[in-house]
Amino acid sequence: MIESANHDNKLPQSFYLQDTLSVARKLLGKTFVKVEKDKILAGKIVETEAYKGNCDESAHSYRGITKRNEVMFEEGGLLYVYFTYGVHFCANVVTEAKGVGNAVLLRAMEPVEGIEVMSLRRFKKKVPDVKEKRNLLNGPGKICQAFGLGREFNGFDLNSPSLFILNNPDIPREQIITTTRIGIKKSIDLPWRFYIKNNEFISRK
DNA sequence: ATCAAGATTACCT
DNA sequence: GGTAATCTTGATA
Repeated sequence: MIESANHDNKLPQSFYLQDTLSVARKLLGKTFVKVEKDKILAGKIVETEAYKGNCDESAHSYRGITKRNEVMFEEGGLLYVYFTYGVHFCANVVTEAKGVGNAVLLRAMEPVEGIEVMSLRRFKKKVPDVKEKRNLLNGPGKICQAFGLGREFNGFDLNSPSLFILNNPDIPREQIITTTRIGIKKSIDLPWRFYIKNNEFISRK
């Protein structure tokens, strides 16, 4: 199934140029893939959050372009990776046109492939038990640790041989839960968090 | 130059 | 439910 990825299954750059809230919803159910030396890592995206620079005080881009957030202002289709709390990285998909400053945070995934590698990075063991498997990718910092996404992936093109997202069918609207976002102190009422209903790999209810 | 806050997580009671 | 870990950034002087 991932093998078919290398054909024509990747999301094209035009996907990321759409409205940010649409991208956040449509990313649900898609498969995020990173190809390393001899290993393929993959996860199904089950939870996202939208951040918009022009009207969202919690977006890094709200106060304009800086060295840290400059990738957010590039044309959609890049990865925006930032370091936070002195400990963790978080990965976003940059959306819309150059200069806009919007992105979608990848908050949780369901492990699909490369579980041994991801489990080694997360838990220092090859085979996770059931509880650990649920805990593998259910948070933005956990995703970056498991996939090995650090500073060097800030600005990375999501339409490259080693990093891309597969174009699976959209999740039907009635299976998408919309809520307010997690872990922010400003613009807390915006309903810009999306996740797949009844999915056990969500970061939290 | 200084400093508070941060799109989090793991581990504690 | 509480909080330590750990460091970079952006705001203010």
